[in-house]
Amino acid sequence: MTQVTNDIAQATMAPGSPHDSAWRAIRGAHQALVDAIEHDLAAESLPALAWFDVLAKLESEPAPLRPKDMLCQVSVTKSGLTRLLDRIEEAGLIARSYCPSDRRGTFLTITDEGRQTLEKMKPVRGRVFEEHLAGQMSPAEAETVGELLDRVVASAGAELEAGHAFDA
Amino acid sequence: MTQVTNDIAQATMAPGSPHDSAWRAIRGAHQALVDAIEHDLAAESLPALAWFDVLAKLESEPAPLRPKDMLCQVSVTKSGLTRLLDRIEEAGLIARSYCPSDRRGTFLTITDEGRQTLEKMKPVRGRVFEEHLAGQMSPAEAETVGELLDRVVASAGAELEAGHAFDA
DNA sequence: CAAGATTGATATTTCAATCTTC
DNA sequence: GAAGATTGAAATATCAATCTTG
Repeated sequence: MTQVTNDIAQATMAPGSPHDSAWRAIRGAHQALVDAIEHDLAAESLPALAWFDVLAKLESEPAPLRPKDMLCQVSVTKSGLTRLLDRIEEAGLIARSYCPSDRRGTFLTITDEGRQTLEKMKPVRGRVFEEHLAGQMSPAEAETVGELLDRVVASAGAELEAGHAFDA
Repeated sequence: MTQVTNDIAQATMAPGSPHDSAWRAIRGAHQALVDAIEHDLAAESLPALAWFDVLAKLESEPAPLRPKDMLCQVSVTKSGLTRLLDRIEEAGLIARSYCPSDRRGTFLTITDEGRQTLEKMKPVRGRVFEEHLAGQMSPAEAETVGELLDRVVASAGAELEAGHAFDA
């Protein structure tokens, strides 16, 4: 960040500027969608969104996964993930086993009960998207949002990796 | 939610669909930006984003605010906000006083030290936006993102109010 | 009784330290 | 020593109950 770009930031990031509005909209949309999903899941006595993330990731991958492979999907720290997995395992939705090739690692697999729960969660989550995303913008507009925001993800994601080690 | 829209959801919300991609992008961008801001604030020994939200809200409003007026800005529960305000007050950045007109309420005001801290936080937050938002899309594109996602906020926000009372 | 705010008990998250294996 | 995962201690967030005032 040079002095010049900093000055630009001062100019463009004033309240009400396009990029400031975009930030508020991103934050608001994220919060609104998460709240709606959590609300509807709770209404059907289903687990929270974080559990969905874990179960969906496990279902999507053919090979057994280790906890570290999930750290990018589930936004928690390493130890937070350990405890999250503890609770999901306690509920019988996943199982832990030992990794034969690298015995430092743990293998995670989804159980039948986990699959059943996941299938119940999918339509709840889907209905929220249907109503608040698909109902509010065309597929083309959604695609635009996706492409523009993926640039942000790429930019900020690269930044973090370039920085120093995390969690450590 | 009719049966028809539910079927549409099944069809359009498949992994890789435009609306599904939009959701992942929203979530990813939000997380990436929050992480970047928190990281940079911590690097300068400044308070977290939640504190910024409180301080910025107090600075922006001329009249003294009560805790309940902040519940929409700061995404915590009522009691979570009480404790958050406890810590910020403990740090000397805000002050609580009694509301003369309605003595159930509490008035919140930002202190001089709070204003100073807020001014130090603004450029940190601004630099993240400059780099990862303004640097990745034009003002027009940012405006598009803002308008499209504000529809989501309006849609999901209306839904929650229409539902039953919250926190209660 | 309802609204605004707080508190006690509890649950979840994080940080730092630890343990095991590479 | 570094990587992967876990654990104890501490911070933070939530739920339900409480207190005070309208």
